[in-house]
Formats: sequence, structure tokens, C-alpha cells
Amino acid sequence: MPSSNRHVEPRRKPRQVRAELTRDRILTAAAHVFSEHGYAAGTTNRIAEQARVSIGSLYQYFPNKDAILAELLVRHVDRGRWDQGDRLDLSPGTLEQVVRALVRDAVDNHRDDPQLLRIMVEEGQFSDELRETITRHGAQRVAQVRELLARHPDVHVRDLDTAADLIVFTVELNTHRLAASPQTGSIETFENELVDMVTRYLRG
Amino acid sequence: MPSSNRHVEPRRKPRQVRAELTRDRILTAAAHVFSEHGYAAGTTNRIAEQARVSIGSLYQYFPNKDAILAELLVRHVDRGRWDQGDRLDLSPGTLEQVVRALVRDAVDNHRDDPQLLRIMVEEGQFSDELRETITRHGAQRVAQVRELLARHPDVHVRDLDTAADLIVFTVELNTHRLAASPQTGSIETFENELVDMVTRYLRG
DNA sequence: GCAAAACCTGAGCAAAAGCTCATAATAGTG
DNA sequence: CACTATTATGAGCTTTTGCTCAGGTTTTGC
Repeated sequence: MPSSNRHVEPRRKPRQVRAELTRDRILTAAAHVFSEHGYAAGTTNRIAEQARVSIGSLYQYFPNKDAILAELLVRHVDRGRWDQGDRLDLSPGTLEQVVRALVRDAVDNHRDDPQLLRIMVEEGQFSDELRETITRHGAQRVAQVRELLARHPDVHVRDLDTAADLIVFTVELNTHRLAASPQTGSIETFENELVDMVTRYLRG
Repeated sequence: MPSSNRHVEPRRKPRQVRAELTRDRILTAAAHVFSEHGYAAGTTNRIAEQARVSIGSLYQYFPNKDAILAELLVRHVDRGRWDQGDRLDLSPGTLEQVVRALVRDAVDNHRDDPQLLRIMVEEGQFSDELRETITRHGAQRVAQVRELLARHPDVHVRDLDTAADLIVFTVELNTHRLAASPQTGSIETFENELVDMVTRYLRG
């Protein structure tokens, strides 16, 4: 392929509704194709085909393939920010209730397309700026959970930082897996056990 | 690229030592290149270059790119099988000791090249047969852990199957992460917390 | 209704990557 | 040493794929 990343800025800015629609069709198709075939095998032609749009149209709205993935990631992060603090901030109740809220939050955040998220995080070649955003986003969440734990009287662990890190990651990954693979056991059972594990850990 | 997977059988069978050596050089180089650049960007030419071997030689021992990854995976699985039961079978001691052994085992199993393992599992396009092998291998391990838990008097969980599944996966994934990313905190601290989490969970 | 702007199309170009094959070099054998 | 089997080489063929551009269609503004 020709050297990627030649253009960096977006192309045309949609001015008509149908253009906005086309853009959305492309993004939806891209999400579908990427999560189905992976980033490398998700060709731009395949995306255009899936979107029922000509390849030319695709390149009117996105300077290159990377930009499409980047846009998908930005959208995901934005949506995450939207309902971020809601459930967690000042969430009261027993430790178990807090943990359960945490798990539910993670599940909700991955409901749309877990495969895609995985690909975005693991296969995408992003700019340093975007990578920075991702990292900061993760760190922010860990910090948020840390504060939550610090405030709860029932939490007894040696090191709050490590604990927050550990449980955020554990919940995240198990959620990934739960959503991604056709699970053998029931979802509720798994959620209960996960909540139990984290809760008992935090209780000391 | 030309349609992959045209040949399925291996090519030449090495009859001289130097051939065996070349084959090994290729595999070693492939492991290096794949874990460095990912599967898609790990080109066969790059592998050959890294192995200081001509591209022609590479294709004398491997029918196509996929076969190289497949061979790497087979080798990994075989090596895993080798020291599988050793530490775990009939491992005595407190629950915490058992769990710690479990964690150490996972760490050891990923020590060689965690990046590569990730790529093999997540980016590789394997035959159904090979996928079957991977799945069976995982299920076997879960079953093994399940038995271990069943035997220990201090284990109190609602559902042994789910518990075994949960902790195998959790330990696995956290190990992945620990090994793959330049960790912020110390390794020991993280291991201790992970062990604590699992132990407290199992204790009920 | 009409011109301009916005939008869409898809054949095809150029680079990249998988892979082949004719030929050369090396190792084994008597 | 001579002869054969095995192994190694790398220029280059072929396919794939990211992406362009010349030209057509639709929408908007007047």
C-alpha cells in the first residue's frame, strides 16, 4: 500500500444531511468490519462495500484508514465520558453494592461492541496524541475508583493504588471476555462471582 | 497479496543439521518480528531478513505465513504441556500457597514472550483444528484447577466451575498485562495483591 | 428553472506484501 | 575427486490494498 498518513486533517466537512448520513454509514460499517476481521484485514474497500458507499466517498470524509479507527475511538471515549461519574460518584450503600455498580458500569461501557474496543486498543496505530488520550482516560478511571475505595469504611487493603489498578483491570478484562465470547455459564452467575471476588478482596 | 493458504502441507523436511538450523532461525526471527510488529505488519520478507536467510529459504520450510505462526503456537503449547502438572498436581499447603503457585505458574508460562502469545491468540487466523486445540487446552487447564479447588478444604464458593473459570482467566490476563506493559508499581506488590484477591475469594 | 455548490461514483494507479522458480552453493557418499 | 541430493539465494511475478481523480448526480439558493 502507499505510505499511509500522508494527510492528517479531515477532508470535506458535511454540509448536507445526506453527507452526514454517509459519514455515519461509513463509521458504522467500519465498526462492523473492523470488529469482524480485525484492523489489518478490514480493508477500506470492504468498509465502503459494507456501507453501500463508493470507495471514493469514503476518502472524501476520511484522509486515510487510520483516521476512521481514530474517529471511532474518539466517539467511544466521548460516550464513555458522558455517563462516567453518574453512577459512581458518591454512590452510597454497602461495599458489595458499590462493587456491583462498578461491574455494571463496565458492562454497559462495552455493550455496543467489545470486539471493536479490543481492536482499537490493541491493533490500532494511533498518533501519540491519541494514545495519550487513551492512557489518560484509563488513569483517570483508576484514580476515580481509588477515591471511591478510599472513602468507603469497609475497604481494607495494603495499597490503595495497586488495589484500584488491579480491580479496574480485572473487571474490565472479565467484562471483555464475558461480552466477546458466547459464554458457557449464565451471565448473572458470572457477574455474581466477579462481584464476590472483588468485594471479599477489598474487605480484607 | 496472493490468496493465502493455497498449500497446506509443510514443504521440505530437513535432512541435514544446517537445514534444521535454518528452520529454527526462521522461527526465532518470526517470533521476534511478530511480537515486535504484530502479525499483519510482520512480513515474511522482514522475517527472512531478521533470520539472515533468503526469502526463498523461508518458503522451503513453510507453505505460507500462517503456517509459521501456527508452528510457533504448537511449540508454545507443547512446552506448556511439558511442565503442566508438575507444580500443581497434589500441591499441598495452605490455600494461599496453592494460589501463589498458580500465579507463579502463569507467570512462568508467559515469561518467554508475552507479546507473541497475545498476537497468537488474538491476531492469528488459525485452522479450525488448531483453534480446537487451543480451546481444549484452555478447558483442560480450567478443569485441572477445578479439581485442585475441589480437593482443598478451605475453598468455599457457590459454583466450582464458574470459580475455576474466573480465577484462571483473571490470573492469566493480569499476568499478560504485568508482563507486557512496563509496569508502574513493583511486580511483587502486584503479585501479592492478586494472590490475596483470589485467596479471599475462594475462602468465602 | 438554472447555475453553483455539495456530494457521489468507480475504474484504475502505485506501493506493499506473499510467494515462485531458475540457478548457485554446499554437504554427503564411494 | 566425482556425482548426487539437499539446501540456499534473490530477482521478480502476482495479488492485494490504500488511495486518487475525472467526471457524473443531487441538493441548495436565488
